[in-house]
Amino acid sequence: MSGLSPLAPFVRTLNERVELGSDDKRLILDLPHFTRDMKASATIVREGEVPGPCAILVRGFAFRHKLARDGTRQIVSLHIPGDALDLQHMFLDCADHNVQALTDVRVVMVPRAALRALALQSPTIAHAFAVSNLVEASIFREWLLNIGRRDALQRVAHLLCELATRLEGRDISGDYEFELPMSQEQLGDATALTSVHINRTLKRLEDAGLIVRARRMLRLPDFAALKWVAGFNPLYLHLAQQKAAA
Amino acid sequence: MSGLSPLAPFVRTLNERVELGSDDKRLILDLPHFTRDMKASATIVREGEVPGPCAILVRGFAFRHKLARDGTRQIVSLHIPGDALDLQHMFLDCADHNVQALTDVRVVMVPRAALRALALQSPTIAHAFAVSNLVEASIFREWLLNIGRRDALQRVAHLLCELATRLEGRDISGDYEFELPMSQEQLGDATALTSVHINRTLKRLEDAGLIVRARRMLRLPDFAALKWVAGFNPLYLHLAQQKAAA
DNA sequence: CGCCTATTTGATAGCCGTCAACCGGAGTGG
DNA sequence: CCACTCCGGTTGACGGCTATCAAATAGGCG
Repeated sequence: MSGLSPLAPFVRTLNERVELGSDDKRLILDLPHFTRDMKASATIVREGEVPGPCAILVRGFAFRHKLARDGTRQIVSLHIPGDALDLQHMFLDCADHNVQALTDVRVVMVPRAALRALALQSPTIAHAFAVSNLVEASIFREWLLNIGRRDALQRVAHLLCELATRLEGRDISGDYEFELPMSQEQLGDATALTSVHINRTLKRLEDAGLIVRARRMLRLPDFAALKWVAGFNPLYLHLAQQKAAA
Repeated sequence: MSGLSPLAPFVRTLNERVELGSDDKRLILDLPHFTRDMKASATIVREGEVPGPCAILVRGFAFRHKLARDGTRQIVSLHIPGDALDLQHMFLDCADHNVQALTDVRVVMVPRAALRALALQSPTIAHAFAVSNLVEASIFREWLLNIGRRDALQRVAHLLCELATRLEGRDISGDYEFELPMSQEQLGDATALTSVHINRTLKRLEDAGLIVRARRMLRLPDFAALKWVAGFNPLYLHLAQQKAAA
């Protein structure tokens, strides 16, 4: 209900992990907010700043990143519509990283105070916020494993598997075709590789029949095989009734 | 007050980031719990398991890790006395990684239900729990930067800086001398390097006068220089009155 | 004292980075 | 409508950081 509120994607995402009652959904949809459209590469949160209102992504893609002293960049997470972009900062007084738009985006800004009040008012919503943050932490851990312990082919394959899985039931049709919203340079920043090596690695994946590229559109003709190559186990996304996979 | 409860280190750690009133401290100290001693390398949380009571580390060191398909291991965080070992899992139904004792440890086990009830009862404590999880997520992000964008020398130096900073005012004396509780193999698992290369890197740091080793004891004769080499900025630990450092 | 694990050191190999050139599509302005 | 420009993608040659393999040493514990 109320797919009209710009906050609907947020409710939808929260509801993927924690079942929300219709009253809780209503409380979220009725949060005070304003909408804001931004161009690709616009900065949404800047490191060192005191966080303002909490941004929620409703259209387009965004990413978090940190900069090393030598200016190189490490992307630490990707975000899709429905993701809260700084629930991470709801309780911290100083941003420790940057959040930037990957594509043109629409975000909804909600005052931090309203979110905190809501968490106090509804234990279920507080629970959903906590779970949201914990799942994001889990994704960070998986990325650490990805960058620390997998070679270039596995790393890139894993990133694609994660994106495809998270987009499932959204922009993705049944045969796993979707727009990869990143340049090869950005893929490199996310996987700790150079854009040159990303290029060679994508080619290897394509030659192996694991991906099909056409411009920025990507199709995964054999998702199971890609998952196998990547060593991808979706448990860490905590999406639903998932049990131990040994 | 009540440095006698085994939960005192937990209160102390929480209080580093969120000022707790004496009533809140009392509520935590009075949580139902039992103490458990474990040997080095004992498993405290196992991937795939449904989390039981929440473990809090009160003595010794512990670490989180994930395993890649080929059996290699990535350590994703280190823990010191006072750290909660699965606040991470308080709201998730399936552990997505392992937690293991690094040294002989003493942990205090608290029922999840009691912790969740406490969070509902006291907004300040709920806030402290949230901050604790957010800081851990921030550390994950910094580790991603560390492993993804820094070379071996910087990586190891950064890990040492983090440990020294987190231990400050605990087991560390004024001149930054402390026991490094990890084997070189474990250092390698934490920095995505091999134990052989850790060895060479520690030697380089020693030759440069940045560390002094004697058995597992480590001294940092010039912490400022080590921080500079590491590109270490403690902002991400959110320890106290920290502001933007540009 | 002897075993076992951790540390140390050397030689060699490989994955990926760096540098550089070329290509190709999209947007722009004439 | 076409030339120009620019950014991103593509490809090749070369180099370096770190892994791998192997062996020797040292330290801890029975």
